[in-house]
Amino acid sequence: MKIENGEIAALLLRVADLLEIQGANPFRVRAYRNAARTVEASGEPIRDLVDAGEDLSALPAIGDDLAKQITELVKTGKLARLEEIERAVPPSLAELTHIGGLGPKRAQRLWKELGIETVDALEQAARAGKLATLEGFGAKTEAKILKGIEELRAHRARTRLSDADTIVAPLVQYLKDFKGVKSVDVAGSFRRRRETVGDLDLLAIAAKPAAVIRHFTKYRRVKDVDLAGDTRATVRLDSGLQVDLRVLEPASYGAALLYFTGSKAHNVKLRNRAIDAGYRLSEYGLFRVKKGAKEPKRDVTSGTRVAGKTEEEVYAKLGLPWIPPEMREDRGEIEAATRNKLPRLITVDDLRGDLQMHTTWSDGQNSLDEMISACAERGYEYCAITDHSKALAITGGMDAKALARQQRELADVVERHPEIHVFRSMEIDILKDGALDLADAAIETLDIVLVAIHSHFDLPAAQQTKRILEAVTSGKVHILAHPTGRLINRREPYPFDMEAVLHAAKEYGVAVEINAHPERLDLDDVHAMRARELGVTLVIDTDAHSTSDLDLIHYGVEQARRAWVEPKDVLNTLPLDALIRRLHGQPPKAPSGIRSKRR
DNA sequence: GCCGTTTTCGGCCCGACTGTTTTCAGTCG
Repeated sequence: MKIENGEIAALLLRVADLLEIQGANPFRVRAYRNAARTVEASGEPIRDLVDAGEDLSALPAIGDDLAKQITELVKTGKLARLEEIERAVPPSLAELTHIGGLGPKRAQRLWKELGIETVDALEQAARAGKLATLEGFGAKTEAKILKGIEELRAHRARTRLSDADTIVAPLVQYLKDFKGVKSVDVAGSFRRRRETVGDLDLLAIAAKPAAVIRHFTKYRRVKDVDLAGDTRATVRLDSGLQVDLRVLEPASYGAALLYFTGSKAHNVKLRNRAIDAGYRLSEYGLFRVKKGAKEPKRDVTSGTRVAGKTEEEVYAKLGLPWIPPEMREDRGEIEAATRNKLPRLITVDDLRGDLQMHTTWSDGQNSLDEMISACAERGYEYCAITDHSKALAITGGMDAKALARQQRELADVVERHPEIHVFRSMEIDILKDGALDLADAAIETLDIVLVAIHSHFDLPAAQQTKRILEAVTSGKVHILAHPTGRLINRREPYPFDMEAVLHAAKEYGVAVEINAHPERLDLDDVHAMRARELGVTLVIDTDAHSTSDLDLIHYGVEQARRAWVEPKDVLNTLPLDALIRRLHGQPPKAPSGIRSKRR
């Protein structure tokens, strides 16, 4: 059984949920959640580490006990600890805590006092008015639980980052237009540029917080107001997206921005660092605390505030350089910052060209001339035209004859565009058996060979891996495009051995794509980070199907930044002549070799 | 259950808001 990191993490989280309902030591519960995070964030399959006999307790948040448990899980597919707990607590109780407003304590009481074990049973009891008979439960709680069940059933997916971008812009403007509002920022996973966001965290500076909160709850797209206090409110928009707003003072704005940007794991580590240095860190600032002073109820701004106006100030007081939001996931960035070894993250300006785009020769909306002009307008030194091959008939994919015709037109078009170098390329399908969907003779007319899978997503993992490796090691290929085939919130990645493919890409000098399209973002941040660790060259491109799609490039760059990618890791940061030399020298193991014919 | 240039034991992040409490627990982020 080949267990994936995601499955291991899910089981650890399940143990945590059930332990919590049992009323276990909260720090023990946290330990399981922390370990789950480590597993989830590992680009390398944990099963490979186990197979290699490596010591898992070397990983952060995993000690001797969890190392043993995870090893057992990988080897046997079973987790004795979980089975033990599931004998004591009905497993279905874990789902109850996923209902908004219902946590482990009350789930336990519902079970023990009313015998409720499932969401269905809970709904029945709530409708029958039985919940309100419980000490501490009232009519409002009952109504809130019913609403929470409804939302759980609606099973709302996380919102794609690009969708969040379009929702955020008018809302931020609405708040900024309100009298007395000095600034509005979006924090949270949105600011960290995660591929999806669960909710939006807005921060504002304003003279009269309560008035801003009221204004916020009256935004035309607000469907429900979950809570609204003097400085904070939570609403749900008609799109289903939850939005939190906090209104703050300038003196604590940086601390709040830091705090609400997260991630939670990054914050916890920073707070511990603050404590070690004799401070208290909260969203109100960094405060010097007197030794031993631990009054039970204190003013949140008591003590001496030593930083808080800006993020830079807070990091500096903690002995750290400012850390870019995309890196704040507790994947070693605080340690790197401590040693002053933060990477110089790639930016959009580092890219000198876009190496995947489509035209009317297959399924693109714009002509060769329009796409090339648009690339030139964006200041690129080069671009590559990568229309589909014939196997993808629905896109009007080209065979060798069509490719030849396209190249004749392209020769004319490039004459008119001396300001940009155009690579002859093609997005060639990897067929079911791993062969490429274009004859070798035609492949040899290409400057860049880009390959991808668009069919037979449901092959067994071993066969899918073999298929991809066949292409990657063929000696004909420069770029492996959207390697997993996933579409965010729509299609899961097809199963295959990513680790094997990345090793092969490294060996054969094949660049692996971070597809910038906000629906793909493929590779994702975790795999891109793994690729970078292995020394695999990445390429960031848009897969544009229209000229306006070229502007989506920043999504790819943002994911790359989350993977700590530097300019040197990316093929299309190379100047034109260096890129051409590189293409000539590649693939290193080419049996017959493909040669770039143009300079 | 993890972790350790003060510790192998004793710590483990901080605050807002709600509901049903007459002083606070539970939940959330």
